[in-house]
Amino acid sequence: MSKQTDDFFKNIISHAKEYGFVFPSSEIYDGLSAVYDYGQMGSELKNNLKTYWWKSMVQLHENIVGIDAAIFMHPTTWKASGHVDGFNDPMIDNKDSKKRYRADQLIEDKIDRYEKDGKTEKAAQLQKDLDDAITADDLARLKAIIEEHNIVCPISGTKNWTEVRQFNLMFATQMGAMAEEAEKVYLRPETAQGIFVNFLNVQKTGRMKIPFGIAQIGKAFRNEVIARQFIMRMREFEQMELQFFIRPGTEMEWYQKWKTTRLKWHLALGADSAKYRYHDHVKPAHYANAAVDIEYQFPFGFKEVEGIHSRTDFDLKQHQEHSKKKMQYFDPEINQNYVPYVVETSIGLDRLFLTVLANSLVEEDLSTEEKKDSRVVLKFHPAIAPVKAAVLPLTKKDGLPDKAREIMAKLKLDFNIQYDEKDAIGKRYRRQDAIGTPFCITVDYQTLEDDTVTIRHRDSMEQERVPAADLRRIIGELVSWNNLLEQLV
RNA sequence: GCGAAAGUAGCUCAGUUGGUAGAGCACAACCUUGCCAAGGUUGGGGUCGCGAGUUCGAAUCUCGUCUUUCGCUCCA
Repeated sequence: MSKQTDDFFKNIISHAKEYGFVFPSSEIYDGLSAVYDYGQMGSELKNNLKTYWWKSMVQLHENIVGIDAAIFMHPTTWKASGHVDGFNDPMIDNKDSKKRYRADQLIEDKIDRYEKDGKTEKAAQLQKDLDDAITADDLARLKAIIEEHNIVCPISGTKNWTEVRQFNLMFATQMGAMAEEAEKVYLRPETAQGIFVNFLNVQKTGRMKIPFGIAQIGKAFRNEVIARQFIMRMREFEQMELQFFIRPGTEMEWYQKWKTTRLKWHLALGADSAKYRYHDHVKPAHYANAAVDIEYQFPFGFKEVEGIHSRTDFDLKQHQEHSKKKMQYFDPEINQNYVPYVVETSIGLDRLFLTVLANSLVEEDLSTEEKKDSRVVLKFHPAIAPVKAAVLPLTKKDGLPDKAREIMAKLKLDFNIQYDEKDAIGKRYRRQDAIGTPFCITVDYQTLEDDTVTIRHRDSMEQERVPAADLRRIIGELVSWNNLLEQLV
C-alpha cells in the first residue's frame, strides 16, 4: 500500500471519528478489537442506506416482501446449514511456515505414517490418545501429543508451533438462566437462514407466487480469525439480504438479472462506475452453483461489497431434511411441486457505509491568488445525507435568529435539520460541508423584508434566493428518495 | 496467530542527555465582523493507552499487556 492511499484511509477513519460517524466500541476501556459504534452522524447515514435498500427491494417490487427474523435461532438450523460441522476445529499454526493446520489432522497423518512403517501398536495408542483428547476437548493435550510425537510442519519441517486453539466461527451462548438446564444457542452467522426457515410462513400468509423474494436487514456475527481494516471486517456486522425464490432451471436467468440490478443500485448513489467491478468466483461455495462479488475500489484495493449467489435448492432441501417439513411450492403454471431454487443478493451494510464515505470524502483546494483556502466535503447524495439542511441566521442579532428558528420549526417536521448561529457564516458553511449537509438555508436582512432566504448548495457553493414559504417543497424535492429510486426502474 | 510500526487534549502533532506536559485547530462565554474557515479577550479539557520494574525522580529507559495500522494468514 502506498503512503498516499494509506493516508487517505487514515483520513477517512479520523474524519469519521471527528464528526461523529464511527467510534471504536467502548473506547474509554481502550476499545474492543474490531468492534465499532456508529455515532450521531453515522447512525443517520446508516439508517438512510438501509431505507434506500429497503425501498428499492420491498417498495419497488410487488413480489418482494421484508421480514425481521430473530438473531437467535433453533440450534438445528445451523446443523442444517452446515455451519456447525464446517467450522468447529482445533487449529494450530506453524510459526516458521506461517501455515495453519487442523491439529487433529496433523496427528491423523502421523498415525498413518506409523502404520505404514509397521508400528501398528504405536499407531493404535496414538489414535486412542487423540480420541481421548478430542472427546475431552483438551487442547493443551493435543499440543502435547504433537510435541511428544515430534510432528513437524510439512512445509517448514520445524516444530515451532503455536498453542492449539479452537476455531469457532459462531458465537455461542446459552438460553435459559439456569446454567445446568441451559441450551446452547448461537448468534446467527448470517441472516439468510432466518429467511429460509420462514419460507413457508411468508409464502402462505402473503400468498406469494414464484418468483418472489424475501428481504431482510439485520445483524450477524462471525468470530473471524482476524478482523481488521476499520469497519471492513467486523465480528458483529449488519447484512442486507434478499433471497429470491424461483423455479428450478431459471436460476441463471435470475442470477444475471440480479447481477445487473444490484450494480445499478450502487451506481445510483453517484460513484464513478470505474470504481466498481464484478469478480466471478471460480469455485463457488458448497451451497452455490454460481457466485459473483460486486467489488469497490477502496484506497487499499478492490474489495467485496456485495455478493450475488445462485444458492440452488441447497438450503431449503437441508431444512426439509432436518425439520421433516415439506419446503415445497406448488407451481400452478406447470402443475408441479418442487423445492424452489434461490438467488441471493447479500450486501454488507458496514462495507457499503465505508464505500459511501470513501466515495464522498473530498478535500477541495479553494485557493485564489490572494488567499490559500481549502475545504473538506462529504459529497453524499442528498437522499442519504444525515442532515438535510442547516438553517443559519447571517448574524445573531437584529431578530435574525428568531426568524431562523421560526423557519427551522416548520422544516423539522419533515427533515433532519440543524440550526447554527455560532461563528462567521463561512465557517458554518464549512462545518456543514464536513458532515455532508447538502443545503444551507441562510436568513439575512432581506428575509425580514420580503420573507425570502438563500439556499446554498454544498457541491457548487452557489446560492439561490427563494421564498421561505417554498422551502418545504424545494428541499423535499431535492432530498426525495425519488431521485435515487427512479434510476432503478 | 506470526512479523513490523504506532499510541501524548475531540483532531493533527511537538516534547532536548530522565527533572511533575505544550502548540495549532476544535470546544464554551463575551467582544468584533457580517455570504464562504483560521480577529480579540477569557476559559474548560490530558494521572502522556494500561500495569509493573529501574531511579531521589519516568511521557522519556526495561518488561508485560491492550488497542490500532500494514504485510502474511483466514474469510463456508
